[in-house]
Amino acid sequence: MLRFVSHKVTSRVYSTTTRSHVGSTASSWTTVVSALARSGVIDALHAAVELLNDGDKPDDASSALVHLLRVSGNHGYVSLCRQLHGYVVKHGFVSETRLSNSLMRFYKKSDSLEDAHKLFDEMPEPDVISWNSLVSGYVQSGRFKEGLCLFLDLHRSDVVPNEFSFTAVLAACARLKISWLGACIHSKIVKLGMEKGNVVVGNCLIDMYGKCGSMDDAVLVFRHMEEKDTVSWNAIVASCSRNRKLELGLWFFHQMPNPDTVTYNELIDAFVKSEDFNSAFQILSCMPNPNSSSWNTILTGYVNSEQSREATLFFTKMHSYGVRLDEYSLSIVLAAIAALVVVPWGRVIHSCGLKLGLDSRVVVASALIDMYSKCGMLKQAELMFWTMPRKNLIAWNAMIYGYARNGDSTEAIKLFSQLKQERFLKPDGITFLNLLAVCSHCEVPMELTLGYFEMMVNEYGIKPRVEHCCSLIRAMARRGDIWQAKKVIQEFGFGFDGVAWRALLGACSAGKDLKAAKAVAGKIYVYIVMSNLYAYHEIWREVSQIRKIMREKGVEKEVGSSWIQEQNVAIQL
DNA sequence: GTAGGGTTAG
Repeated sequence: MLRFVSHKVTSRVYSTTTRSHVGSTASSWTTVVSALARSGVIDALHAAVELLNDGDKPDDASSALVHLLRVSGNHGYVSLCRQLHGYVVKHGFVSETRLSNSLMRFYKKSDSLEDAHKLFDEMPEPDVISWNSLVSGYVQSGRFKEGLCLFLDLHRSDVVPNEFSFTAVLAACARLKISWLGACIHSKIVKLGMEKGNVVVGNCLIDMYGKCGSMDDAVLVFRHMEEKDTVSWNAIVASCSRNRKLELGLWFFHQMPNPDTVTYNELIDAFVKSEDFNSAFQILSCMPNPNSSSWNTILTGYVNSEQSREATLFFTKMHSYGVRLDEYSLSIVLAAIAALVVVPWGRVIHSCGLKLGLDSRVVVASALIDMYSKCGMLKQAELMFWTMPRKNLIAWNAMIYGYARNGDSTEAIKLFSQLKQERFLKPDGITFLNLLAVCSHCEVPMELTLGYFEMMVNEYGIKPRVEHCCSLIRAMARRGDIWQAKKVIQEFGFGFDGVAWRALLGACSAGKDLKAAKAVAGKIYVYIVMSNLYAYHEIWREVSQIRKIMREKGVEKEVGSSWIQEQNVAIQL
């Protein structure tokens, strides 16, 4: 027995007038389906549920059910959709690929990717659309590695990939900056002759190359495209500006036929990143349709350049100009407030979030956790965390960070163990950074600290970044193991990274170990700082000169490893 | 009227 309850009062009123109309003619599926396609959706759904309950099977069952699922899904009738799934199973329609695909669409849209995947696994014959749907589901929810792995599975299956298959996976390569795989996929696309005919594929390629730092390849793809749309232009402008070629980006921008809000927002972002706020303002005031993002980009710029006070002032300005505040506006300004440690302002934004109905959004809730814990209000942070309806990794990380920041290693470690029990979440590099940070600041046994580091590398396949090593170095140096810490730097190939040496030097000075500090500083520090400075100014000749001196003096040894090997580890193929 | 899958800003 299917039950359909439409909670909307307005639709009830509406249905009293039109129900009889549909009801009198809705004895057939044809009428219901055409009503679903046009208007009077609620009544059509009622009529359809009645028909199904009467045992009236539609002639073309899968078509009718696909329609039903699409409409009830779009209108947020989650319960009805789940019941329809039950109906599909009960009446043996699961082998209908189109029907299962549309069920997958519903689960994806209602953030139940796991259910979509389960359905996919149960399909006897998933087609290319089923595969694409799942791959894009993972990519769209930020689970890029899983998306990539699934794409590789598709490649090994009998199903032939099409244009749609490549777009989502290129987006994943872009976000993970795996240009070698992106380039492989590019050559596959060329081989299949899909490069020229499809604008979206071209757009994805431009974006992928741009995000992977290969601006020249992005330009090449752009120039060879037969047809270009606004997204193509936006992608090439962004590729240039992201790769420190703002001039070229602006040149493309001036050639562009119809710049839109995204284009202008890209430019604002580029100016803000080069801390040219005046140019950013100029664009904001001259652009045709500024939206929340346009303002948020400048707000983010202030926070990222550590101008938190300016950020809060700018936020006030947004408010007074009547800019629609969205979840990002709130989370960014909360970051600024957290840096300034002004609890009353944080509370104001919290109530602002409640009023706008944005407080349970993951970005806002995590920002609130972060703000409260940075202000030392751990109890408030905990309350936020445990009352969140859906907790993603960002929220967990924020809470672990909260404990870490307040020096509560016991709670941080306890929460980390709880995170490990979560079925659909996996700790990432940030989680371990927070965990290692708490280990380096508190009296956590060295064996445990090292255990976490090894767990990160071996169990979760996360490549240690220099920040992880810094925490490890600090933890070792706290115990006076300067030379072991030095070994860590060399072992992980951070010998050329000033940050690692600075961490060690800092640890030496904190431990008042003058002898060790002198040894570290005198031998290496100057070289590193100079090398980084030259690299920053792109004076590569000097960089290599310094590195040569370092090698000759036996100060450091360059660690060589295959780039492809590294990337393979990075995506856990 | 042919349903189910794709790209860009934070």
